[in-house]
Amino acid sequence: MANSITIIELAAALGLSKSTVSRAFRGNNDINAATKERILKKAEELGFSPNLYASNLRGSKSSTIAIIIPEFGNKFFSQAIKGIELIARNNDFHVLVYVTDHSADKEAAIIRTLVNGRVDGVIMSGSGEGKSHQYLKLLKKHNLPLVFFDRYYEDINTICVTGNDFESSYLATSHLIENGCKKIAYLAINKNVSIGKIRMDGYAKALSDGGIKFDEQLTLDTSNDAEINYRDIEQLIKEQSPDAIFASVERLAISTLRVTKTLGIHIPDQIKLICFSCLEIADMLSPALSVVKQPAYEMGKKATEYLFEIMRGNREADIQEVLFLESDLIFQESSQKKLTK
Amino acid sequence: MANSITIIELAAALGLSKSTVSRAFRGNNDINAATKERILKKAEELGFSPNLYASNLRGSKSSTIAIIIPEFGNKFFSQAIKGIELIARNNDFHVLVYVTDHSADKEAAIIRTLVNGRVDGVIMSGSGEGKSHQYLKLLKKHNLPLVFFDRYYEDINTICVTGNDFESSYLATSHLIENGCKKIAYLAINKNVSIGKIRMDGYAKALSDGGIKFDEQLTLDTSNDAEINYRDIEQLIKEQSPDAIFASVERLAISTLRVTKTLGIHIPDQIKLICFSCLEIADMLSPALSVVKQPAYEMGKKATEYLFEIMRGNREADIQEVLFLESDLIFQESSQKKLTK
DNA sequence: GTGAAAGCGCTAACAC
DNA sequence: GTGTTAGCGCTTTCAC
Repeated sequence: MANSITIIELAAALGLSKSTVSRAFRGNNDINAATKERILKKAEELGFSPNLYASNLRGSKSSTIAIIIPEFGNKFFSQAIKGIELIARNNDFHVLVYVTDHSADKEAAIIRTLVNGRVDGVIMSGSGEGKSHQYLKLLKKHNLPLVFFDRYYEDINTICVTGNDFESSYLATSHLIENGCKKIAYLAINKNVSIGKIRMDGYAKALSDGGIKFDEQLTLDTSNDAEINYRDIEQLIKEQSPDAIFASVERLAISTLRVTKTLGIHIPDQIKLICFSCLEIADMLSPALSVVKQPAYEMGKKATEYLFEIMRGNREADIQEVLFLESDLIFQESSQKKLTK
Repeated sequence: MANSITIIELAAALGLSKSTVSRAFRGNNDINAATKERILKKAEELGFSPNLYASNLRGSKSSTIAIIIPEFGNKFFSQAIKGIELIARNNDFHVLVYVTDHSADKEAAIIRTLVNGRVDGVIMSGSGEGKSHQYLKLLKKHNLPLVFFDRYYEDINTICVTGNDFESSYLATSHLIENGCKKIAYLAINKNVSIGKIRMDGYAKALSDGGIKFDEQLTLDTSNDAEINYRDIEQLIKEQSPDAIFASVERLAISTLRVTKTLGIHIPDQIKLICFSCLEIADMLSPALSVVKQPAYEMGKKATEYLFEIMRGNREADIQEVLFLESDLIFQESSQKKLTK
């Protein structure tokens, strides 16, 4: 580590006691302004700053939170982190970032490194949905508050900030139906877990309300891997000939665009497409992509604000509470009948 | 912080001394295997893990590095962070993330919070190019190694991993010339600083070699703000009528696309366009966008590997050394003459 | 192989 | 307003 000088050396250089020097670095005003000035000046000169670990050991606080996310792949997570970092910085907190690559095991391993005082709270988008989450008990055991955003675990009692996905999916699917689609495929990374499931529920409800029978064959449960999902989507299109595709995550829509391009299938004439995405340039794609756009930045900010409320004792932890932020539905070329007949 | 139990309580619960318990958590094998087993089991049961701040205070190490970047806006930085996080995790290090919003003052403030032992090293893409960087002396004073990626400061002696921007710019500009362009505009956020400058130098050299006179009027120095750069680009196009635009950062190319769309200017027929960008779906834009694609992920990994080498004492710090990673030039529709005449 | 004890650098009573 | 002192929880000699 740094070859820093200690508070004792600084005190000696000034002919003061270390407590006086210490006071110069705390907020309290139980110190002569001139002395403080003198101390800070000398500190600057000698390159002294109070050792963080000694301070934290005394004070039992870290002023640090952790973000744990499954991946860094898309705009959604980078926007969310941006929001989290902003709120943290406004509160003079530091932000540790961890990526699990969608592995619940890695998530558990990361959690274990956090409960030794490293952080005062955790913001997470879950990677191991559908699995056991015993390891999260560890956080509770250490009184560390947890706030979920986007992807949460239903068996964990805490706050979650997410999108109004059921409604958005319902509306997106209804929109496809209104545009004449009858065989609407649903693509998910994992349709048994929170976002995959809720989004499918909205889709299913819209079908039902639109008088269309839900067909398991038209739903695809694929992987995060681009090659695999490309193959899966290609197969689905060839075998089922859907007239529309609703992708629950951006990556699957991109793969769909690539597949249709290769197969020479025209969007939206032959297949209409809509997806969840935070892409800023959806309107500049060819075709312009219809999207359900989640407020990722807002979501990150809101989740972090809640975390701070809990850490300050102004809000109950341990209560299962889901806050829904509204997504924007942006209908563009990819999902609509040609306006010019 | 966490209401954890201490090593003393754990020792008491086991009828052992705290030194023995401590040993169970260190790597050394100066402890009976059975005792160790018993201790770890009890620790698990009671939810004990050694207090990080006490350990670090004794050991003078943080196992943490910091990333400081100007923004989170584009794929480049999220890819780079992904690479950094990966290497850090492989080395059992933690990663703190800081965003400066392109403010050198914020950068300085962040640096000041890092020199108290919080981190063992820093990876940074500079925000305050062209300004004074005295505050970075602080890192040196505390023996904290620094590695730059992408945007570096020429007055600071340390390693930097960046793209071969001069060559890429030269080639991109030459490509425009080969496609018949004579009035090629250059767009930058700040043309007086490392990336803005080097990329412009490559552009200027290509013009010169192509027998085209460099025209200051055709270079634009605009802002990070989308609205402002939209206006600036619109003005440039209207006043100068360039037949090609070379954007040194992705955002300016996106704005250019929006401006030309609004003005009804066809790309590539009326204006050809190429830019630096890490967009994965550049080929799906309309028109498919020609790009200089930097190896962002690789850059993050490489920079972090260097940082670890320095931290381990296997590499000299304090040496101005720039490692260039090769970018891909991907020429697509936006920059080329129609192949079908 | 285990225990006793010193001390990492700092903060916060408590005295003066 | 400043100094003295105890101790945060842990690691690591040094004995035994």
